[in-house]
Amino acid sequence: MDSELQDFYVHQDKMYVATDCIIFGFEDGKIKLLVFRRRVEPIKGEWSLIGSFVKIDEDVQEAAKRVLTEITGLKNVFMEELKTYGKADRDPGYRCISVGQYALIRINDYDKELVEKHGAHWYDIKDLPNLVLDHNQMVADAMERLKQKARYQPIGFELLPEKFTIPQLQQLYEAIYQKELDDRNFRKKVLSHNVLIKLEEKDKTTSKRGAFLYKFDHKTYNKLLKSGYNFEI
Amino acid sequence: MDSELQDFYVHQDKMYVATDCIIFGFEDGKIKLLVFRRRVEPIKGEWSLIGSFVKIDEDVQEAAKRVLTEITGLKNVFMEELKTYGKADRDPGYRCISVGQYALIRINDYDKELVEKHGAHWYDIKDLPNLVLDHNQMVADAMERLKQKARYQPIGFELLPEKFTIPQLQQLYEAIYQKELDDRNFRKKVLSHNVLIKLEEKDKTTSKRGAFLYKFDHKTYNKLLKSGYNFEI
DNA sequence: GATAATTAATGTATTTTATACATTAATTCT
DNA sequence: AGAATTAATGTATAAAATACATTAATTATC
Repeated sequence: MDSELQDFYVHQDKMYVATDCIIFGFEDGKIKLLVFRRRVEPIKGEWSLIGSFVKIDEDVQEAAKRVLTEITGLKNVFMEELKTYGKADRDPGYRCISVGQYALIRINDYDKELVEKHGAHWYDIKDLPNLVLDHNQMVADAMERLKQKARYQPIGFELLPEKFTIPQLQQLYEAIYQKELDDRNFRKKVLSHNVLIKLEEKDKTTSKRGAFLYKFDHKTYNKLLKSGYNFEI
Repeated sequence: MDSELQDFYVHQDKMYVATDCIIFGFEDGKIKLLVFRRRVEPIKGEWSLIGSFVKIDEDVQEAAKRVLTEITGLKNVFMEELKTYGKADRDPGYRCISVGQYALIRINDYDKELVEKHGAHWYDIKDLPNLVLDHNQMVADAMERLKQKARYQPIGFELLPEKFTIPQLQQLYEAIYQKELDDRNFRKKVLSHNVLIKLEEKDKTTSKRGAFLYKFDHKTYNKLLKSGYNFEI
């Protein structure tokens, strides 16, 4: 019996705490999810979210950050707790609760080598494979959260490059809401918040004319927040 | 050394999972919180949220329900996960993460004897004592959640009796938002959703004229939900 | 039994925001 | 030079939010 299979039988009476990361990206107008081949028995080798047990002297949040950095090489990524998955029978191997945390990353920022080394793959959110345990549920919950949260907080920008065009931003929101938006009204609404800085440069990768690039203005946004303003897209 | 103090030293290397309940009520126009005298060492006897370790074969959610029922005698109470408190040093006694769950109860429904037996007390949310560990933070987080959530989902009704008047409902929302609302506009908005059933009866406890009682119409609300409608107050 | 006092209920005008929709602008490719 | 393509702008209409004043029903008091 190998040591992992041994664990499988030994630890039925011990409580474990794990964390799993629901890692979202945005590419080609589509929301994508980073998935991995599961590294431990049982069901080793199946598609899975990336996760880890929380160490005895480690904050749960730290554990999630650790995992994310190990895999992507990125630090300072937007990450937020989703919810805790605490069904007694959710994992056939251990009594293990898992704190789901979703992350939003700029898809081209991460260290591709690191990711490939871990047998990772970016799946279109609309075309996911079966994931182990309750991981498909976690993804569904995270997607729902993203949908709700993106409307009232400017977290969508975490999925775009630092510099982006209005049509790109619109594409992103269309992907999140799964709904087409009117381009004239979208632009009007987005710009009305005065939290975008228009740059001199244009992006010409998607059109002959080119579209002006913008940056999100964190400074102004934070100021506005303090004076009781409400972001909404 | 008594057995609880012994536990205190023995279990430093074991991971525990607990759940704590943030129990809200509404009375006299005020949001109130149900707090207890802590039952275990260390800091036994201090004001605390009510909680419990999650048993090895018990769902986390079940554990929270169990606690709530033990204390209040109530079942089928609105309860929702808030977030997980997972700092490694949050509890000096154990390595223990706690899943915070907030509950909304009709303050007169619960079994008063049960509550008194447990040394409980309803505190005005604006006038809380110091609670053990990170429990004040849990309450602050739960209050913030309630504030956010009540706006877009009709959870406020969970804090009112089955039958309530519009002025009562307004008082509740004023307490949640911590802000005065215009009575004419409030009434208009609330009734515009068509999810309140006007009864024949009046409540005369607060005025000579009396105010008509209403019930929340769950059936209609659920129908509307399915057809993509958005509740907002 | 008229009047004062008190809270409930209703209505309207104004401002703001959301929606629906068509044209012009800049650039590259042929 | 003109066709093709995506970006950018504007306007009219509908809907929703806000601000604000009066009337209605009832009980308590003189």
